[in-house]
Amino acid sequence: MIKRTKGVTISQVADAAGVARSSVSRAFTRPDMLSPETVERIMRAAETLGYVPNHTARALSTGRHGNIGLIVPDIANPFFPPLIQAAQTEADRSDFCIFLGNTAENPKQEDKLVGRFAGQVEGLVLASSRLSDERIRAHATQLPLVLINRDIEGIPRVLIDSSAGVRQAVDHLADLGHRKIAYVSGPSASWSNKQRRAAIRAGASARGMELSIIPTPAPTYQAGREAVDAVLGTGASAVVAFDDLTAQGILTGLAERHIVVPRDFSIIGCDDVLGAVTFPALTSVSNHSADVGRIAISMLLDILRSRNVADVRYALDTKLVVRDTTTQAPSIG
Amino acid sequence: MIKRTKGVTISQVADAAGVARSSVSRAFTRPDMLSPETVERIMRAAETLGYVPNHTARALSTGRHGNIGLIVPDIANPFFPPLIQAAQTEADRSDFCIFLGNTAENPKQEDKLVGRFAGQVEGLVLASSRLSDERIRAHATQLPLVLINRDIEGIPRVLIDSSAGVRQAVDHLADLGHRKIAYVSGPSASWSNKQRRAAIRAGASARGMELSIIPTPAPTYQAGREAVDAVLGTGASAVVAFDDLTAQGILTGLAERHIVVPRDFSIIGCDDVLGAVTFPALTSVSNHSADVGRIAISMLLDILRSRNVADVRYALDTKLVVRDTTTQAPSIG
DNA sequence: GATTTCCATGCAACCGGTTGCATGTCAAGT
DNA sequence: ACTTGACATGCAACCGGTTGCATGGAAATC
Repeated sequence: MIKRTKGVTISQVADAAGVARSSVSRAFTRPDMLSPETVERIMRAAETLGYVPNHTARALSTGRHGNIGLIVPDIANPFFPPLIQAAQTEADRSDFCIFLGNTAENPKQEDKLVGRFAGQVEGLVLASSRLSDERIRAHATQLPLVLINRDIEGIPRVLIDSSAGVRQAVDHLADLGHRKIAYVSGPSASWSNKQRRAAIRAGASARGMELSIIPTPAPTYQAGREAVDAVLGTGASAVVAFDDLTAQGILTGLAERHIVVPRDFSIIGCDDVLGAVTFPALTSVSNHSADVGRIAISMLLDILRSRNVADVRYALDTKLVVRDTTTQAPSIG
Repeated sequence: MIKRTKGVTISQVADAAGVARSSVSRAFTRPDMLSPETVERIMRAAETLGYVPNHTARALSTGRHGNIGLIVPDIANPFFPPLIQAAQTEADRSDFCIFLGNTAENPKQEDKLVGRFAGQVEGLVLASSRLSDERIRAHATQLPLVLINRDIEGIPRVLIDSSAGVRQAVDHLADLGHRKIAYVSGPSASWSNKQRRAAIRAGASARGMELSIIPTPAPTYQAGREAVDAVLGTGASAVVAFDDLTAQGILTGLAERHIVVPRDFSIIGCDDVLGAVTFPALTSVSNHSADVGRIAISMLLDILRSRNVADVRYALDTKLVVRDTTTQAPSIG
């Protein structure tokens, strides 16, 4: 059985060191204001008593808790972990701590989480938010906000601009002789999905290809697997998926039907988070999920430091990474 | 440009409603102490002013912040997301909020994170901690702690007991005629790894099989892929991997060498988190990662409510889930 | 040696709530 | 009519820090 030690307060340290509470406080926050000997004495006393500054009390009087919140729709989606890692590392450099929230793709939960975090963080990063523009704007009046993959004017945001990469994907397929392709789409509330769909539409029409759009309920492996029949029904010889997870599902669905990739069918993912994990290795549109996390945090920290919100829109470019799931269209193979 | 509204305090509401600050406080926390009309009036005032209780201030005076921390070694490992989800859901039921920390398998980072969280959460769940027993014990004196997959006496813990499942896996392979098998192991600091290794050793020796142990630096896809040569070098016809991620890597490594699973080689994972995602679908030892998350949180909440720490050791059973990556040994096929 | 300057430290108010106790009011009890 | 009690509300201390201002002594200046 382990017994808990109750908190040592600044007063106890002050008594032990024979100084005022304010001096103890200063020893920790502005030691330059005190004589070295005093600091030394206070520190020694603090050490022996096992004093640790109370974060909550400090936050109350300074208004700064040194925390920032990061809210994502689905931790399980491989797009997010690298983003989260990078965010954490970046925050760390400035001694900020990340509080992570997971909304399970549920706007209600997201709203609740934002409210809950609002009181304990200095700022918030919303990644791929599924909230309405109005709700996001409302939250932005409460505390500094940075958005990832969501384009709302007036709110600082960092976006992965898939247009270029998706366009390359379409061109790649066109060059390989594919005439009919399909796009297995993502969540309708997703900015990325709208953007990718638009890019693929434009590309297909520019190259004179026939394009079918297959909807899915959510960007998951299962959804991809279940979309395969619909995809095959379109007569397409190649497919672009909203993300790698969906693409992976499609890969399995095809294998289950004994359709060999890439010989019989070509497939391209987006986000390039699983490229090296699938077999065959997935051709995919790169993203910079780690960069995005890092940049969003650094943007938020800048805002916190300067205390004013510029209307920044930071867009990252993408490109196609060709691996082993694309090859010439079967008909001309 | 969005402008921020600054906080409305309890005093402002009190003035507006013509009552004392304490009454406002009670209107929110113990409305039964006040007359319904007063509560009504206060609420109306609070509403129009847009008052929101300050979480930090409340936490300071009550000592309760309604947060609990959850620290995991690697969010990217598919074992954790379901656990995290379940933990979040369970915490939610009691109106607690989860702060998630990721240590990137780094004990230093874990130590730092614990210290950082300690001040802002009422209790902490450490999942698959890579810290030493001593460090964990030290932290346990600071705040209520619950461990997942770490067996330290005196600290409440919930464990996935893989012994039974791993034993079934070994028996399964033995029944299929495999005589030489390999175990691709996990992190040396991992309790789960020690436990699985012991179970497989016992099983192999009981069934008179030859067993080789292949070490890996971390439980990742890449590590699995790179372990393949070593595995093949042992002459084994089947392998059990520390976890599904590693198994997935091995699966790819084998495919790259044109070894067909399960015809030429059988493979079993652990944790059963990727079973349905790989192709062929992976035979794996089940776990209850969601249950574990839920139970750990509920245990912690009990401790917080009762204010005393019982020495609970909660072990969950496992079993083998047979899918498509295991079949009879080639020699007797 | 007297005056000014500076530096180290203490005092006390403050951050925004919560809560034990005191007070005042009104109705019930005798 | 007088006590008793229940109930609604206010007062003020407290949670554990931070910080502007005051103070006192030593060093620097003339």
